[in-house]
Amino acid sequence: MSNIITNFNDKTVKYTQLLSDFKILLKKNSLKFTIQREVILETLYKSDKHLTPESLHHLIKENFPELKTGIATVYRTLALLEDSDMVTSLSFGAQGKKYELGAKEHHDHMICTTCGDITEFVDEEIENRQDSIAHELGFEISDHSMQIYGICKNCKN
Amino acid sequence: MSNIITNFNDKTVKYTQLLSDFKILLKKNSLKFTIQREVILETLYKSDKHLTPESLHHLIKENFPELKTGIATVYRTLALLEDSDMVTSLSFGAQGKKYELGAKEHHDHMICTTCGDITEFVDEEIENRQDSIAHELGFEISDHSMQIYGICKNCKN
DNA sequence: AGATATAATGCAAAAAATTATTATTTAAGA
DNA sequence: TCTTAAATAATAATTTTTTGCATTATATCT
Ligand SMILES: [Mn+2]
Ligand SMILES: [Mn+2]
Ligand SMILES: [Zn+2]
Ligand SMILES: [Zn+2]
Repeated sequence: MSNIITNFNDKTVKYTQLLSDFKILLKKNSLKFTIQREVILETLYKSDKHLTPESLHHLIKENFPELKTGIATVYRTLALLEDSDMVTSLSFGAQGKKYELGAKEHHDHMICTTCGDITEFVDEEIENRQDSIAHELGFEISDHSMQIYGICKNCKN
Repeated sequence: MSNIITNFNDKTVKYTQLLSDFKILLKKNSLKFTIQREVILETLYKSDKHLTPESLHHLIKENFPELKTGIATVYRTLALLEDSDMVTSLSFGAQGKKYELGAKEHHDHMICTTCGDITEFVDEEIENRQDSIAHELGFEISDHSMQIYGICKNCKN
């Protein structure tokens, strides 16, 4: 019997919901809803991957060529989304920061150093233990990030 | 009763031991032992902090001004040390990659988002659970990294 | 110790990544 | 539709990291 939950691919949040949250957030801060911002959110959602600002920008240029989105806008929007906790950034291995929509449930990452494949998972036992540790050290947790590196099932063969 | 171990400040490995390991490693790979490499290792050891290539370079220029160590050498040596598993890199928050000597025992990090203070810890329960998870998913662990973010005891007051 | 081979270094240039500037466009609200 | 304030693209400027190369230093061999 296991506590592990994997498969976060089936999206737990509908895009329309996400979009509406985004709009509310923008309004609350007197910010404007733009096509660029929508496209960035949508691309993050559809791709369902861990993207660098660069790779996200590429995807957008590919899928929305008529909209000449600048890289600076991607950076600015990612920063905005991260500040508002709609996306999370993490960095594994050599490459730089990667972003993913934080709309799915919290999860940690298991990364294959051979093929680069990423398995997302959550384990209740670890989550609980983290809380206990923080409590014992008088620390008030806001967040955490955990990555396990190694060789995946496939690559072992 | 707690499983948590903190205080990794009392160095578990003597510098002379570390240095000798380094020399053996270099010889094994037909690489040369240089003053720059020694100074980089020594500075990492003495500082006992999480340093960016930039801050490490600054420390070295301060403490060994006669040796005009170039930043490129710092980058190259950090890469070498990381490849050989003598240092570990991790990246929290906004700033870039930070390096620390991996000679001390493995540990994870609890980072105060207010004052930036870092508490290092290890929890056996979590370590074990990570192994179980990997096993269940057919994954062969080589390493892991875990950071807990929040507000520390001091900053709560 | 001196000669030889080869790796490492510093410096400068190049490349990559990120941030700031600004004129122009666009969204939101009246 | 008109007004105004924010966002954008484009570009420049910074910052960070990597690379090329001429010179220096290290290890090994006589
Ligand atoms: Mn993920
Ligand atoms: Mn540490
Ligand atoms: Zn794999
Ligand atoms: Zn603090």
